[in-house]
Amino acid sequence: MAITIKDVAQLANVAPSTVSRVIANDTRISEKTKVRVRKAMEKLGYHPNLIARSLANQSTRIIGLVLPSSSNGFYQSPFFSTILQGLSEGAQEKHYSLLLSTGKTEDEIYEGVMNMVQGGMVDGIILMYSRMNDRILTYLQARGFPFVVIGKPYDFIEEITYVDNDNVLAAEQLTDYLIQLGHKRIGFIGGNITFVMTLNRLLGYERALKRADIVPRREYTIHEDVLHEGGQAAAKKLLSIDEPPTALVVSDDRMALGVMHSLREMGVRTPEEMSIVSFNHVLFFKQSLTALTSVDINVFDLGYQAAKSIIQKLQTGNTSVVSSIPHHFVERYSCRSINQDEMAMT
Amino acid sequence: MAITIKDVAQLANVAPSTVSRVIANDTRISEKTKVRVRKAMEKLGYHPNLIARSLANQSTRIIGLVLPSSSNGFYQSPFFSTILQGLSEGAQEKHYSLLLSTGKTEDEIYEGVMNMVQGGMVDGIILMYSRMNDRILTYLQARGFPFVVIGKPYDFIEEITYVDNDNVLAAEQLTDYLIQLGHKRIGFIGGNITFVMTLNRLLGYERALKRADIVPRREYTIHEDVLHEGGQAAAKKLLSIDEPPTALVVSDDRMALGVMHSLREMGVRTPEEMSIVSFNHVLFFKQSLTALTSVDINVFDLGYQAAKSIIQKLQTGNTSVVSSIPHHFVERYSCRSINQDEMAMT
DNA sequence: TTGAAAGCGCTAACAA
DNA sequence: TTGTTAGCGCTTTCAA
Repeated sequence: MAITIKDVAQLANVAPSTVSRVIANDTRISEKTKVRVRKAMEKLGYHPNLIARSLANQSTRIIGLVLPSSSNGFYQSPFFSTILQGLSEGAQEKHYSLLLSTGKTEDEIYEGVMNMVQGGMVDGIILMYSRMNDRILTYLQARGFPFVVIGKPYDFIEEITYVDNDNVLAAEQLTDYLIQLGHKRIGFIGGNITFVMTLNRLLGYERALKRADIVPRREYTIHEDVLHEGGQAAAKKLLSIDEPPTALVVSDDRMALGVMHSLREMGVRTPEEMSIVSFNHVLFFKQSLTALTSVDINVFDLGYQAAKSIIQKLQTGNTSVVSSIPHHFVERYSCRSINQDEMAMT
Repeated sequence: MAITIKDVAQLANVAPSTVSRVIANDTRISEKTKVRVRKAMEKLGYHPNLIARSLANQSTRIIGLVLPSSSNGFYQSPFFSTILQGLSEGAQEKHYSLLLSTGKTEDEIYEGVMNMVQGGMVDGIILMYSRMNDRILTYLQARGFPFVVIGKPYDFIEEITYVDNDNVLAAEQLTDYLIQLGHKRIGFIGGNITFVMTLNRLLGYERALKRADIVPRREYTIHEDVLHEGGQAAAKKLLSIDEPPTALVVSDDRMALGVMHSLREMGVRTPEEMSIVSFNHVLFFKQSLTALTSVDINVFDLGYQAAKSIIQKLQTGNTSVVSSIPHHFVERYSCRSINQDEMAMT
């Protein structure tokens, strides 16, 4: 058996409660005793049992992380790992730990979250995605359990703490940029439409078109898995249309990579024959000639802030604090102006 | 306060211990009481408190995951997320949870692992990397704490349970393939040399050269961060050599992407002017024309098996069970034969 | 400034 | 087949 508080107490000739107070650095304990107790801890190599402490405190200092079901390709996305890195750093700074939800299907995940929450394993939850009509979110909210969403909630926006970029605005800016370059036939390639992120980017895209008096075409909007394969499939579909787009807004950089590969295979050059803008997560190197003109959404900060938010909520009992992570437009080499061509034709 | 075992006991008119036995589905409890107790649980919405259970059982059913410090680019790698997915599935199947280590620096991580282990938070540990002289591994081994390594251990190979591919053989096969195509000037681009994975691939590469009586050149071997940027830097270095390689073995697909980008920018075509082989993790789509000839190392299985191994170890107290994950060679379009050219020259 | 004792919610040995 | 009770290792109230 491991060393317990009792062993330390015995060696230091004090009561267990005194040892506990020394650990908590209670001001009422004399320096002299503290030193003696600390020496004893040192000598025995004592480490507090976190489980026992959690039971007594009714708090674990653990945050549960909920990922979407693995079927969406979200796992594979570098987006995911970077958020995780942010979460990890944010948690570490406040001495919190992270417990991962496991499970492939939605049911398994839901079950797992219930266990974490009702089993008292976690003090709070971070939902690493936001989608329409999510059972888990509904469950957490109904229980009044502390949680934070990464991404804008679909419902109850007023009541939920979340961390997000302004994806509508970002998509609008990217689309505007293409319009400025003279493009009129602009396609949109996004992930699963049940994700609010996809919805918002689509919305921004449509807004920009509307403002420029461009009628959105149904066949220019494609939703696929957020994967290389999804991007490839989307590109093929778009090019098989009678009058294919001359520019594309792609909602994920993994997909964008797939799009570019597909285009190359079909002999369509970028940017000469197809302009592409994307949301810069992490995949593309910024100094590369093949770099995409994109919006940098600071993925790391998304995770970092989410961790900070849930911890603040737990420690201060704060009501919804919404963090908006800024984005910025990064112009690179994946687009070209077609104004001249249009004029040449007239 | 949440519903406890006592509330259930009261409602069902039994002792708490009986409820506990019903939960464990103890055969000694009559069906009649079981039904009554289950009804009471149902009615109250009872969920066992996992912390209390862990304290009583001296076991948490949680596995600690140790990632390398974030500085190595490992986090960003799709390799990482795919392993995680495998771990998640393996754990889920046996109803285990996963606790992430946090921390940027090696010291922080070490500290965190000590807390997990000595704090009794985890029943076992999975090291998601293997490198030379790793403090954490040494610590775990010294304590006799159950752990499994993903990757071949540097020391104590006989005593440690690990899950790995045969990276030496895989690298050898890739290099052989290039040699068969007539290449003699073959470069190697790998990640940090303190990772055993890098070491082994380098070893395989050198073995193949030796067997073909090709003297390895020092300047043909480059180690950079396992990142897009690392690949770019490596490609630039190799091309600035007087007599640059005609083929490259790249140890990571993220790097390979960087290499290809750099080559394109420098006007070097693939495969016409440079053949490339790589280790296919997950990034490259297999059906693409730009797909790399590579070795598929089944990254998902690496994680899945690691989870299975540690759980088996915990449940059966098994001594080292080593799992070797098979790899297979996948020929694509990133290499060309230079035999003809050689002959034309004579 | 310190100690004694109860309690966090569960499991398991021992009794009945 | 079920109940009683002690105990997992810690925190915290109450008392001294």
